[in-house]
Parts: sequence; structure tokens; C-alpha cells
Amino acid sequence: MNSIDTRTQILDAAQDLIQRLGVNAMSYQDISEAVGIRKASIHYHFPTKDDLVAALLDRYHDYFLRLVDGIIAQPDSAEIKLRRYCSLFEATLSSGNGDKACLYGMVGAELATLKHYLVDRVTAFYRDNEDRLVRILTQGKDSGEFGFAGDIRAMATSIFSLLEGGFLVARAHGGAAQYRAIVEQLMRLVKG
Amino acid sequence: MNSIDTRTQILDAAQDLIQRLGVNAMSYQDISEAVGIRKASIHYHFPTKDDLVAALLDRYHDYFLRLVDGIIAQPDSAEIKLRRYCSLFEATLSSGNGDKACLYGMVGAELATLKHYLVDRVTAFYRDNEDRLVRILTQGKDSGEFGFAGDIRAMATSIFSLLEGGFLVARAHGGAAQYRAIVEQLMRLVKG
DNA sequence: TCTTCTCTGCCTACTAGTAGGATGATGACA
DNA sequence: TGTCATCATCCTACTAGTAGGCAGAGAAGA
Repeated sequence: MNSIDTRTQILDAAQDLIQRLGVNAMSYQDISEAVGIRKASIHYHFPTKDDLVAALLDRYHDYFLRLVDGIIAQPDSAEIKLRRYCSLFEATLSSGNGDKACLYGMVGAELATLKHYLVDRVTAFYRDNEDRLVRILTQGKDSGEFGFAGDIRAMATSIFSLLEGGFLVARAHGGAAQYRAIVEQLMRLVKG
Repeated sequence: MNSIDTRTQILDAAQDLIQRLGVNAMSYQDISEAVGIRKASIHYHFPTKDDLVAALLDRYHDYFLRLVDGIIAQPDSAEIKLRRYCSLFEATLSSGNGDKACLYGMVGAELATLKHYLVDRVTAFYRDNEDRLVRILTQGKDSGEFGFAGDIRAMATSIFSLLEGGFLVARAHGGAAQYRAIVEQLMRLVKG
């Protein structure tokens, strides 16, 4: 109904604001102006800010990992899967004016200001992503596409760190073009 | 004298708070309690919060790049230089309770909430670090220590992104041990 | 009527920042 | 040496603005 629409609008606006400004710089007043409803009405849907952030993290987690699992399920080469995975991040970077970061990257930076149950969600997201990368890398090793040195788990962790970091750095300096250059360099290194 | 001490104490406290909580979550009240002086006294040394952040970024930039240049100036192998460079980041991670991030990583995440002249400082720090990495990588390529594929500039950007990202990710999940694992993986990839 | 949703109007806590006074060290001068 | 003015530092006390959040009224559909 209309209520669901409003709820979604609130989530969309909040996500956009967090990806640009961060959790602490995002306020109910900002959302209020973006959506066009009163501040108190947001509290009806999300009683506290933590409730809102939790809902946002859950939604993004489900959305993102569904896309990743969709990529993995395809009968493609490991290289194509890894490229598609990287392009998921790039899509976010390009979706705004190049000033949007990964939601979990932003929240991760402000980790120490978050309630424990929100921190748990962040670590779960990181872990789940690394697990998916392990699967892609394993396929690539088995098929002989990837010949990188070192063990697969360390490589998966490194790739995820590289993408999250590349995201933040590119936003400050270089933009989407620099992010793409990092991905290309990653592909070369993975092939070994 | 005592005034310099106070000023330094304020900078130290502010840096610690920003590395844990971020710029926006850090308040003059927090610094006041950490240093043991009144809030208005901080305004005497740093009239606005932007003045304080600017001084902090300048101090960290000078401090960090002095260390980096010291590493580069030594007659060591490129591998040792790169390892030492990576350990500079790790020292920060280990200095607290594993909850401190790179100052510029935190500020970079909150980039959109900053005044333009602070943004310029962040991009300058990133650029200067990438330049130093280019030098180390060039030495390694010339000496035959490093055999990675792709061009040096892209590799330098990737390494810096990896370290900044690895920093943030490790803080949430894995800690210093995971950061070290990322560095080891990086060394393997660089050698090619 | 009951439920769902959004509103007005308010609260307390906290933010950065300001005005102006107290303290205390320094240095010039007689 | 004693006195006085200056200056840096830190203080108390305050401002305006904004944060998250709450109570309760009104609207509107089932």
C-alpha cells in the first residue's frame, strides 16, 4: 500500500544519504526533506535511527548477495564471474555523481559508533562476500584460469579489501575510471 | 611551553577520536573530557572544528610522509621497503585496541561532509602515497625483485586501495592478523 | 468503529561557537 | 628590587541551532 511505498521511500532516501555522508551525518530531518513527509512520520515506520539502519543493512545485504549468487549460479568462466562481481560495486559508484560509496564501506568506517547488533551485520556482510569470492576463486583455480600465488582465502580477503578500499579512494580521487583501472590490475594479478 | 603542550594534547585526543569514531562523531566535548580542559579553551587554540581538522591532516601528512621518505632513502631492497611501508599502517591498527583506522581513511569516508580545502588535503595525501609507492615499485621492477603484470601506476593505486580497505575491513573482522595476511598475499602478488 | 498513517507541536540533550572575566607569566621601567 | 602593563591561556556562562524522539490529534480507508 501507500505505507509500504513510504517505507521504501524512506529507506531509499536514507541509503542515498548514508552512501554520500555517512551514518552520523545523516539525519531524520534530511530524510524528511528528501521524501516530503514530516520528521515524526519517519519515527512511525522506524521508531529509532538504529531500527532504520538495521533495516537498511538487511535490505542491502539481501539485495547484494542475491545478485552475487545469481552471478555465481551462471555457467560462466570464473573470470567473467569475478568481473561481474567487481562491476556490482562499480554500478553503485556510477549511480550518483561519483560521490556514493558502498553502503557497508561507509558503515564499516563508522563501526565504533554503532550498536553491537549493527556491527554483527557488518561483519556478516564481509564474511558472506569473502565466502562468495572463495567460490569464484576456487572455480578459477580448478579450471586453470587463475594462477595466483598464495591460498584462496587470503586472496578472497584481499580482493574484498581492495574493492572496498578502491571504492573509497576512487571517490576522493580518480573516480570510476580509477576504479576500473584497479579492477583491470586485479584481473591481471589473479590470472598469475 | 604549556600552551604548546595543550595544543598537542588537543591534536592527539582529536586524532584518536577521529580514528575511532570519525570526524562527525567527534565533538569538542569529547576532546574536552579527554584532555581535561574546558570546551571554550579548545576554541582558543582552534577557533572552528575545520581549523582543528585541517591542522590534524597537515600534521599527519607531514609525519607519515616523513616516515615513508625515510624508508625509501634507505639502501634496502624494494621488498623490504614495501614491507616497511605496509607495517606503517599496521602500527596504527595495533596502537589502540584494534579499533583505530587510518586517519585519512576515516576522513576519506566522510569526504562529502567536508569543506573543499579539507577535501584537497585528502586527495593530496592519496596522491603523495601513490607517488611513493610508484618509486618503490619502480626500484623493484628494475632490480628484478618484482615481476607483477600491468603498469606500475595501476599497481601503486591498487596497493594503496588494498591497504586502506584492508585496514577498514580488518577493524570490523579479523583484526591485525587478517591485515598481516593481506600484506603477505600482496607480497606474493607483487613478486609475480 | 477500528486501524493505519501522517500530522502539529513539543521535549531534552547535545552541537559548535561567542563574550567576557580571572589567572599568571613576562618584560619594561623607575 | 618593586611596580605596572601586556599578553597568553583557560575559565564561567551563555547563545542559536539541530539532533533524536514522543504525545496526541486528525484524516482516511475497511
